[in-house]
Amino acid sequence: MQVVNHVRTMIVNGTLKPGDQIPPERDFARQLNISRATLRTGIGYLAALGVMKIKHGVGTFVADGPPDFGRDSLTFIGALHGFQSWQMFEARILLETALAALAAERGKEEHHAALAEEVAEMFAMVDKPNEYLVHDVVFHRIIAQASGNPILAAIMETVVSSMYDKRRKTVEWATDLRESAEMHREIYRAVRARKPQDARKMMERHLRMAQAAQGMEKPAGKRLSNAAEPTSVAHALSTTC
Amino acid sequence: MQVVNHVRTMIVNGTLKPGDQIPPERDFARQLNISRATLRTGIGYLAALGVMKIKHGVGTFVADGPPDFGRDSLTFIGALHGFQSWQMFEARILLETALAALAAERGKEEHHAALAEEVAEMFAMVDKPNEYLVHDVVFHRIIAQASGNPILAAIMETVVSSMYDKRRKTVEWATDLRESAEMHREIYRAVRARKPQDARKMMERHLRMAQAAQGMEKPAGKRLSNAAEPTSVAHALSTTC
DNA sequence: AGTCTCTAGAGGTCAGACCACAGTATACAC
DNA sequence: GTGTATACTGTGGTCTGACCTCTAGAGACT
Repeated sequence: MQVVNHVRTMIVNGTLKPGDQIPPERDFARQLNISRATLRTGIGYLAALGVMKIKHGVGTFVADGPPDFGRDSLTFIGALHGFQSWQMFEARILLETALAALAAERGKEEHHAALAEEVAEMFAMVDKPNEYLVHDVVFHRIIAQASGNPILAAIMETVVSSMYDKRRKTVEWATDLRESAEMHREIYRAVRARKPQDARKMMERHLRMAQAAQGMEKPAGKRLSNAAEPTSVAHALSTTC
Repeated sequence: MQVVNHVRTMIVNGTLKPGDQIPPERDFARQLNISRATLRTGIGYLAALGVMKIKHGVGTFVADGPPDFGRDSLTFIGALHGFQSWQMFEARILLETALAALAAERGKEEHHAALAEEVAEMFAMVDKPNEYLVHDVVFHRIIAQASGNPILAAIMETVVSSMYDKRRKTVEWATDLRESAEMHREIYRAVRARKPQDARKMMERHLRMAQAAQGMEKPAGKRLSNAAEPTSVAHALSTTC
């Protein structure tokens, strides 16, 4: 479509930067000599990709903040292809352990400071699960930034965000947020000490524990014993993400 | 939106499976009691996510084939955030080495057979660069399938597909497709022998060589010496993907 | 000073018409 | 009978212009 190419050009030119607002639909459509309906199709496409954020009654903006592949994309193709929870964790562990190792190699002082800040906040929020989770997410996001590879960071963002809803419920049950905070602290120390292998190992331990915690949240009796054989897409979905 | 939720439900129910055709826009809109324009917005959203494929004059279908995150998504957010070529390769190497190791652990006979087939084809096409590339891509796709983790496979598919255009040009210059074929053969043998560490190493060697080949495609003099300091988004784009 | 209401401007939806493309059926010429 | 040209059918693509809903700020009121 004409719209996406035009926007792509504006982005490459630097005419459009993250956070910028694009002209109102009516004006923009007139500029491009297309109808508003067509413009909206293109904008919708870009919004789906996560390139633009639409706010009803306010305007349309170029996405800022940590890049990702769109909030819904993984959820949807996961439903379509029957992605399983353990596969999700396998992917996350692979990505985040690599990210932690890279962060230990390449992280700068600003990242170290930000990580320390978040660890402190986590210890402070040890009995407020929901607020704890926020800092947990930010911690991992800073690690991703410190890795110096925004592509891997974007992929991680996508994977993690699709697990967020489930985590928000799980974290209520979690009893040992203190232990979780301790592990984050150890990851931080390994990154600060520039010990990639330690950072990788700590991150892996942390995530495997998180995985175990998540697996327990439902009563054991509810789970089918023959889970290896997905009887239907519906069942696959219930154990997805 | 109402549309995406309805389609999600149909996918979960099994009413819609990969490859299926959805009703014509006019009928579908009437079924959902919404206007055609609104329906199209939702369909466009799903198409952007890679969940549906629209064919003008033919119909709209649920995506089949190897899952990915949409053809344009990585390209776009790459342009927006100035992703660099070496970051692309770093991500690819991380993903594909892990995939190769997993394939060596979990691959089944059917995968081994398919890999052998592709290796044979590659040796046969050693002086037809474009056809060689096709089998190259398929080989890596089979490795991804054999890994048993469709999520990682989908991520790899997205990353690799965004590099495809550049590779098609690069492969013309490549003189040693025979060497490339040899490396694929060694990867195959490691996978078949169930030696994850060997598979990982072979894959890494292969990709680093590919990276080196791609880096040489442009005359050396053209490159700015001060590339570490991205002067503009436009410049960043020129070295992207 | 604080609260409330109104309003301008943004995106969201609608209806119905017409355009463009792909595949198939049909008619025609050879 | 075969092959080509043509018309038709059904699909997605675009247009117009009207109306609805939401958000945030300006202004009036208390």
